[in-house]
Amino acid sequence: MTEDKNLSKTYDPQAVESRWYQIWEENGYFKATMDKDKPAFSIVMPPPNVTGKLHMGHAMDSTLQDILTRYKRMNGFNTLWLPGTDHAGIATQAKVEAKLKNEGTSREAVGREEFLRQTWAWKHEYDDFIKQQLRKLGASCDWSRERFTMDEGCSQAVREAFVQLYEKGLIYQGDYIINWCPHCQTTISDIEVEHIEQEGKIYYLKYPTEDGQDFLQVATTRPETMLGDTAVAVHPDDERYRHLIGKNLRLPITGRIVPIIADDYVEREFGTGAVKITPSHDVNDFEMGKRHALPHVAVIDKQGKMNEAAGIYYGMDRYECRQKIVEDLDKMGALVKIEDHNNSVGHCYRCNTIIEPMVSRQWFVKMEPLAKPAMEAALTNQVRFVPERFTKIYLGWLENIRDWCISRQLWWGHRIPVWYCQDCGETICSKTDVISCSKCGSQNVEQDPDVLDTWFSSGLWPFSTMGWPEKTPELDMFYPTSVLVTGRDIIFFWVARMLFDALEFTGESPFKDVFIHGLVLDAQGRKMSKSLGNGIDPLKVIEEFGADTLRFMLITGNTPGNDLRFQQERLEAARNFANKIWNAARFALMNLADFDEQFDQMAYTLADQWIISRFNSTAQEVTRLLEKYELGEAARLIYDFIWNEFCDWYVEMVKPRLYGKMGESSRRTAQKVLADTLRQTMVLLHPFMPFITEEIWQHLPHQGESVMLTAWPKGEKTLIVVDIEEQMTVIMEIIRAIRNLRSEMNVPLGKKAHVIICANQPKYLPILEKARDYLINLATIDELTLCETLDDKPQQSVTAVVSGIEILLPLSGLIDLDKEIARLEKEVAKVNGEIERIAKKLANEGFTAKAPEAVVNKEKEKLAQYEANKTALLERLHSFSGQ
RNA sequence: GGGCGAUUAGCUCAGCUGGGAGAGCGUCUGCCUUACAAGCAGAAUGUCGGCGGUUCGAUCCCGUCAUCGCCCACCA
Repeated sequence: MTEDKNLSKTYDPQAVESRWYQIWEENGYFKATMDKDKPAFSIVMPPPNVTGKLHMGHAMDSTLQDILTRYKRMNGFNTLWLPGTDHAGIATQAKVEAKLKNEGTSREAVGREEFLRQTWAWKHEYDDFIKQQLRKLGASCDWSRERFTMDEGCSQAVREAFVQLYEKGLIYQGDYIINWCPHCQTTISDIEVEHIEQEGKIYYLKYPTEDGQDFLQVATTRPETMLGDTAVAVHPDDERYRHLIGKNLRLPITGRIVPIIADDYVEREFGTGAVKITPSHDVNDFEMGKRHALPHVAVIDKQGKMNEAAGIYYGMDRYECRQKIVEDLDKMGALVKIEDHNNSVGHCYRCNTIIEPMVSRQWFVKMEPLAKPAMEAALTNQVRFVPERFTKIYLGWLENIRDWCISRQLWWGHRIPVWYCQDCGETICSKTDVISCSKCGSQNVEQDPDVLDTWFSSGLWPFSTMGWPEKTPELDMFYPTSVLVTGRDIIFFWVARMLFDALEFTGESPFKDVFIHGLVLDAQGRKMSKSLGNGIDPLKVIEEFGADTLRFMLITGNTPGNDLRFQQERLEAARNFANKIWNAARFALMNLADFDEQFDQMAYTLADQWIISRFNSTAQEVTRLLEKYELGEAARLIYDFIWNEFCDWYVEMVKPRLYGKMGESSRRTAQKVLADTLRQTMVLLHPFMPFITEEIWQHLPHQGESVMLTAWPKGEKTLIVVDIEEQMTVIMEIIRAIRNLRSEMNVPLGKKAHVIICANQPKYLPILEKARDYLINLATIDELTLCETLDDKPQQSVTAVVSGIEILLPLSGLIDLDKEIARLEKEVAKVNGEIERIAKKLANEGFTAKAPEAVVNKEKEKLAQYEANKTALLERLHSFSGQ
């Protein structure tokens, strides 16, 4: 922007945004310092996955963090917003594998080393992309401290954490039932399994007793697993089957003999009350197998195909096998019936493949000892969720948590720091690479081929990024962090894990507050997803509308923790707001060409005092809301202030003075208040819309280098003048009433208007005198008569009453008296209704006795006001009928 | 089977610790008024999901039901 009068009428974000970001970054404004004199404020960015570009959810998440960071920075904090990215094991590996497949090769073909090389290349590419996106958005993070979950320091932290847990016995290896994804070819943890309700079938099968004399019916949704059955369970108290407990059954097809066991777990009412038990392919059956020491027969392999133990079904896909086996059972008379049955089936959250539970040797984290302190931290307010309801969700999860399977059969990730001696069989867990066996000294040692669950490293993020396990100045200064800002969808995946890890390794909660936000939905209220193709690219929006607009849209009109619909109309509304600000600034600059910084002969007017007071009230309120994480409300208040108070009223009221119609000192004062208020408003708005505010601030008279380094206006109490705000409210109401009358009577602005205002209450007359010019200009009045009373009011006029003040708009020859009388009568009826309501309330002794005095007084004032309005209206009516 | 959220103007949503409800978009009327037509001025529109309860007073607190959405859960 320049003082060029020909500058664009509409705001063009492209012209300013990239320039300012570069200046901020180059000047090091985002950088945290080691300045101990300032209080510290820190946020670690939830690291986006290096799988691809940022989506709208990231844009929202980053915007919220940026607002908080900028706000705190302006409040004199030494702020650190630490950025970084996550290696995202399964997801990234899948991307690179897909790329290899495209190139006609595979990870197995290229080998582990080459695969990792290519994955690092992929990482660098997307990492850069993500960083560019964040810059476009205006994120004021400290790039000099950027981290990656697999960089050297973070990797060292992972090893340290693993070894510590291992040595405490909190990490163990064992054969347990795990969730296997046949597509991703790896285990996944319990929370990575998505249970989806499906329409399916339940099959009733007949298992004969060993002696062939009797039989038992079982009900199952997975008949193919009968090949791996090692028992059938019934409830111990079930009369129907009591005589069979302890006897054996002969499985159809395989003919294997399995026992009938009794277990409380069985629901008598469900199915037939008899459950086939497949410890190798069902979580519950696995548990039951443990209780009854049942043998395991695995029949499905890692590809999701039937294995050799499945006999004639060997090599068939598990679902193909299901069809075939049902046919075969039917043929031999073992199939009783098939019913429709809905049940929820576990799917891989990454690739949506149906999970195959299977028994496998894996690494686990023992959760109970870790979960307890994590729950305690929330219960004792060491960590606080905003909104609070998420505390319960968090606690509920930890309460029922099971041990965490952390080994993944992937290549991309932190390799498990465990080596096996090929000679003596020793298992060696170490922070550093092992080259020889600690027991037998053999150099024939091999590292565990698996990598860790991505979330294992994410859990360390708040402190691994600050140099843990070393005792660094960063940890000292910025840890624990001030607040974590993240989506409600990763409370379990990430927030909970950071908490229990931090408590275990650093002894304290990693953040004081957890500010949870919702998801960004599409215009129809659906989750944005790749499969639906309804995602919207933040970069495209920024290109079209600008980052400020996107940011504003993402944080207004919604409430912490709730989802937000992404709508074009709301985007346009935000853009219009940016444009409004732009034009207000244009107006100001057009009138500040000869601005005199030194001028001090202030001649403040009612309007000046009013806008200063309103600015301070707004700033105070905005500050209060930001402290409570009510960012949307805060932004709305600024919006209202700028549009409805500053632009619609103050700018209009100040125009004649700026044009020099009221004398030089009035003009100079107007310039000063206009410039100050607008500049201060830019400061207040800056955390929300950093670019446009910087651009305008720089062009206004200012001191300092950048708006982002300017002290936050908390809203000085001394400058809030309640009386002035009330006085102006009356003036504004009068102006509205006159505009209303003109509009109703079809008196266009071009037409001359004479207005008579009778302030029956003497206290108003001086105020009206002070506001004379505003009335004339804003209500477009040619001749204004101000009086206390008037003896001969012109008959030919229309009337409005505001705060007991009578407003007459004489329109000789244009008034239909009957119509006017009807209109006034309607007004009286309305006022009467109000009077009646309030009078009734005040007559209620319960109300006057129990309600707070202030509330009662307010009602009394309201009543008096309405009474005054009524009196004026009636008087006016009488003057007509008296004719 | 539990838990959470939502239900407010035609649409999308605000409404802070209870004192007769607001915004944006849309609609209607009049304006290209020298910052802005992405604008200005004016207007209309709501039994605040239903039913009970607490209270002087309930959109707000409690109970209950209904509809929608989300999360969690080992009924084969």
